[in-house]
Amino acid sequence: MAGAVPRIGDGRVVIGDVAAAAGVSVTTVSHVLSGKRPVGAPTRARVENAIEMLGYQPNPSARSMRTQRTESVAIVIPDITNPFFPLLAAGVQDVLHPEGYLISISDADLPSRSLDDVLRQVLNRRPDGILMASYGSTGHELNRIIASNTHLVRLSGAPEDELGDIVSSDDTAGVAGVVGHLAERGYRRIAFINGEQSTAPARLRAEGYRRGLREAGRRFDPALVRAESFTRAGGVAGARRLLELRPDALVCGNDLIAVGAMDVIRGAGLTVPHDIAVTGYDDIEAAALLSPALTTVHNPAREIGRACARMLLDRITGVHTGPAREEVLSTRLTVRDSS
Amino acid sequence: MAGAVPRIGDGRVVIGDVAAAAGVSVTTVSHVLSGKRPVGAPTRARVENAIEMLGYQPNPSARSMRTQRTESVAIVIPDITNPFFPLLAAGVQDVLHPEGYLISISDADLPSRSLDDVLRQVLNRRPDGILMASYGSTGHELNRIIASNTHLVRLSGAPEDELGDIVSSDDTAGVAGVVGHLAERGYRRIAFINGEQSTAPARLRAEGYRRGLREAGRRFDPALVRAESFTRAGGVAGARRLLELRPDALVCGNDLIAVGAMDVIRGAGLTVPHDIAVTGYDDIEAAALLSPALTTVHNPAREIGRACARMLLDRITGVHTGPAREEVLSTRLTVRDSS
DNA sequence: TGAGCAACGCAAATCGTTTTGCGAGGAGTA
DNA sequence: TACTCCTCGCAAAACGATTTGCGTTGCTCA
Repeated sequence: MAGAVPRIGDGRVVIGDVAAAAGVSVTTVSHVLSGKRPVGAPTRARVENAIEMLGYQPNPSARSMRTQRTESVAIVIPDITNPFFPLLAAGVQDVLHPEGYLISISDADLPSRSLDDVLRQVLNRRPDGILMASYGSTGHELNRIIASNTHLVRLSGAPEDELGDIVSSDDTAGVAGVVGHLAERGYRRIAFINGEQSTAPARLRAEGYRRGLREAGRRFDPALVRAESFTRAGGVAGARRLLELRPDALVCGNDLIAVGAMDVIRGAGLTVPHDIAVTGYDDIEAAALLSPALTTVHNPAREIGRACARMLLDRITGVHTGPAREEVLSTRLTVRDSS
Repeated sequence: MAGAVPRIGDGRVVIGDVAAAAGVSVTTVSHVLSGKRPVGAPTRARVENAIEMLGYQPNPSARSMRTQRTESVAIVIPDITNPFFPLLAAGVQDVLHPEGYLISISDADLPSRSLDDVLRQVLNRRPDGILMASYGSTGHELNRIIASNTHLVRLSGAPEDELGDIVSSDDTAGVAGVVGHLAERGYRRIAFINGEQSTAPARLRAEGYRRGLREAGRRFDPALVRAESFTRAGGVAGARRLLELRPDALVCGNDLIAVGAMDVIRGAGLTVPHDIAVTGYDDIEAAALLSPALTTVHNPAREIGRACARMLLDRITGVHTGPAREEVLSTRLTVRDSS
């Protein structure tokens, strides 16, 4: 059936062409498409036939002009190079592509543009929803989001302010668990390299570090904590400083940091986990490939992406209209060889 | 200056509001924005002031309705989970975000949707350009692209057909180089695990494998070649079969395949590179983290992304209108511990 | 046979821009 | 003074859909 696809002119078929081909008015074609009003079976058949023949597809710009909806969502992430985020994006696609949504991804890490600039650019396209996984925001532009009719889901924030729904994994429990595990194995000086402390996950994970120590009956020493960035370079920087303090375990805010830390440890002639244990967070695919394989907290990135997408969809379609919701996915400690 | 951002009503400011605030007509506002006609300095100042005050941003749907351009490009990739592609996307962003383009990413690997479905969905949004990194296509839908006024850049295809510009790394030379390297080190039975043979990179790399053998004066044995898929699972499948043939080196079509192959080799109680050498292609970040670190061909993903974006931009803006161009980036053999 | 009622289709307004033909006013020149 | 140019701004027509108020038509039922 799909064999012959006649083209008209330069390939642009508009609703009027379909109407003409089917011998009806454009209204009728639109009604067939939307189902907003009943259309007689024979007529409907003629219209559908014409649509098929001409290969007609409604122009999204024209459509969203009337409807005020773009059927698109934007994902704002800090660093597309961090394997956690592509997986997150894949989860979003799982849910939203079948629904016909366009998904755009904006990397906010570009040093040339501020998060506000990125947000302005994103908002300008009037997406129906935004998934903000880039957290450092101070608000200003965030307020524009709620002022517009764009729905917002944040990854791992505080539900305090009325800034949309939240999906998070239980960061605090995750890191507390890893600290407990290290304490159990007898590590005494457990240090912590965190990511950007302005971000929600960093705050929650720092909280988890303290909680883990407390629960293990250990003293919290601020000198053993460093806030860098959620990158390999951040891990390098953090480990350089902390190694001087002779810790015997290094809890890292994410796997990338752990990789960087291991670079430094190896460079210093030490071995993991004999001289010093290292743990990560996220469980990116590379974690299992490292040598030694990384003990880390498994963060279900793709599931999180799906959850975010579903929440967004609920808002966009009006299935849920009430107050902000929060969904917390659970993490799982994955013990490998580095601890 | 940016402190006060007055909101009107529900936050939707249209060009007419700006015109009213500045005491001019909408035409004048448009001319200030586009610069298509001269506008007097004092008037222009009033308009710009009003735009700033109201926080006006032109509605992209309305705009593209007239201009027939969406200022967006789509990236179609086989698998966002393969770290090569996020890096590619980052390169595209490097070039296109500053220009104000919206970048959407569509993962074509979803088993639920055919490439044709994905392309239809992508084309429906009328992007100004498409970067196709998903190659298996048999044409049908590809032809729709050229029928529309959407520009196409393909990653690593054959320039034969008039299907847009091409950017590729020198796959053939890359693999030939790695084969030569192995031969030089004295490996005798060099096998090859490839990805989907319907794709352009797979064909080029297979060609490189043969050329490498030829240049080293070795015999080509079809039994030592397997075409699987460009994934870790593909590597597992390929290695399972090939190991029975007792090769002493395994050239893999990409790094993911190499990872899968090493899984199998380890499982068989063999060690790399002592019992068998393994090489990859792409040089994803994990390649250096593997144990043993992977000998691979460095593929400049981000650079490739930038090159694609520039080619697309040249077409979109009309800087280049001639026949299809091809840009080949060079690869570099990166010898580590696995060979 | 005529009133009443569905069922269905049409015309026209609308969404927010860009673009173009035209005219008003002022400056420069003969 | 009259003529020609500029410079600059306005009004109105697209772009391609959705939506709504009304008119037809044909049927049922009394």
